[in-house]
Amino acid sequence: MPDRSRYHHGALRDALVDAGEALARAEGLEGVTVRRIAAACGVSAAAVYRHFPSGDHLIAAVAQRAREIMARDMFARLDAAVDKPPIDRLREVGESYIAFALAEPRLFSLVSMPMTTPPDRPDDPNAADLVRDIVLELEPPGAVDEQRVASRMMLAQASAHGLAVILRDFVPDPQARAMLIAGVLDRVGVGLEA
Amino acid sequence: MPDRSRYHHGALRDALVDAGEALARAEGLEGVTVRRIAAACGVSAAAVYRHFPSGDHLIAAVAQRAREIMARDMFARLDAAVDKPPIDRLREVGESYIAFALAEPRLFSLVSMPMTTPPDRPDDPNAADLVRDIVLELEPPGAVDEQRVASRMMLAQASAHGLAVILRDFVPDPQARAMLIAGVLDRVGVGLEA
DNA sequence: GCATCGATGTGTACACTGTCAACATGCCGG
DNA sequence: CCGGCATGTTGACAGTGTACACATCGATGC
Repeated sequence: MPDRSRYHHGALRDALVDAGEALARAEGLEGVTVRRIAAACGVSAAAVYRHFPSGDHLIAAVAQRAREIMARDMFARLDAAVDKPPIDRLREVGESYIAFALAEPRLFSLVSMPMTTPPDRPDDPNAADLVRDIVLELEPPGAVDEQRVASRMMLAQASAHGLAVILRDFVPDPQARAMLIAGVLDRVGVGLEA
Repeated sequence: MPDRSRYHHGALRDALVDAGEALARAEGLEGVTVRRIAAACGVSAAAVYRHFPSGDHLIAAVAQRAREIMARDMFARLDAAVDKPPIDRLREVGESYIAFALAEPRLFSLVSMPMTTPPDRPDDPNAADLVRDIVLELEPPGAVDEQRVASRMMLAQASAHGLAVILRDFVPDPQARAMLIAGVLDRVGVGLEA
C-alpha cells in the first residue's frame, strides 16, 4: 500500500506488476488496463510510461510474472520427483501446466500470450528449457537425435497447452477434467516413448 | 459494394460479417472493431446494433464464419480420403487445422476464441463432431468405451490446437514447421491407437 | 393510391481506453 | 546548499463500445 503523502512512489515498477497480476487474477485480460493498474497503485496513468515504453510492455511484464509463478510450481513438483524416470517427470510438468491453467484461468491467458517483450532475465530457466532437459534424458547416451528431441518437446508442450485451453474453455466439470487429463497424458506418454 | 445512394443497405448483416472477415485477415483481432467494420460497409457504427446485440456478438459471428471456412477444407480433404483408415483421416483433419492456422494466422485467432455466442445453425457439423465420428470408428464394434473415445478426441484436438498455436507463435521457419508437424503427428498417431 | 407503422439507418453523446507534451516535485551528488 | 535528473501530475487527443433520440424507407391495410 503506497504512502500517498509522498509525491514519489519509490518502487512503482514492481507495484505496477503486482497490481496487474491481481487485476488479471480477478478480471482477466479485459480488466488489465493501464489506467486501472495505475489507479490501483494510487498513481496517474502517465506515470506508467516512466517505467514501461508502452502499456503492452507492462502487460508483458505481468505475463512474465505469471510464467514465473507457474515455473515455481513446476520446480517444486520436480524436486519431489527427482528419482522418477524422465517420462514421469515430463508428466509432472504437464500436470503442473494444466493445473495452473485451471486454477488461475485468467492469469493463464497471459501466460499463453506470445512473448512480445524479451524476459527481464533471459537466463532464467523457462518451461521450454525445462522440458528440453528432461526430453534429452530420453535419448540414448552419446547419440542425440535433434529431430527426435524436437518432436518430443513439441508433442509434450502442444498437448499440455491444447488440453489446458480446451478444458478451461469447454469442460467445466472437475471430474470430467481429471478423467481427461489422466487419459490424454497416458496416451501422450505412449507417443513420447515411440 | 453497397449502393450508398440508398439510405437502407439491404443486406447489412452479411456485409458486416464479410467486412469483419476481411479485416481480421488483414490486421488480426486488434483491427476488428465495430466502428471500422461499419465504416468498411459505408454505414454508421450504431447501425451494427440493429443486427447484433453487441460488438462481441459481431466478432463471434466473424469467428463462426472463420470456423466454417476451416471446416470446408477439412471436408474437402476427407472427401479425398474416404478410403483411408480412420487414423489417417484423423491426421488429415489435424493437418487441415494446422495448415489453416499457419496460412491465416490472424483469422485463426478468431477460430480459437471460446464461442461466446451459439452458432447460427447448431446442427451444422463442427470440427468436434467430425473428430468424434472418426474416433468412433476406432472402437471395437458393439463395445464403445465412452471414456476411451473422449480421451482420444481430446488428444487429437489438443495436440492439433497446441501444435498450431506454438508453430504460429514461435516457429517462423516453414521447413522446421513441416518437420515438426510430421514428427508430432506421427507420435500422436501412436498415442491415439494405444 | 395513399397513409401509417415497423425495420433499419444516422447523429450525437458518454465513459472508457492508450499515449503524449508540458509542467511539478523531490532526492542525491557536487 | 543547490542544481540536475528521475519520477511524478495534468490535460489533451484520438479511438473504442454503446445508448438514445431522430430520420428514412418498404411494405401492408384501407
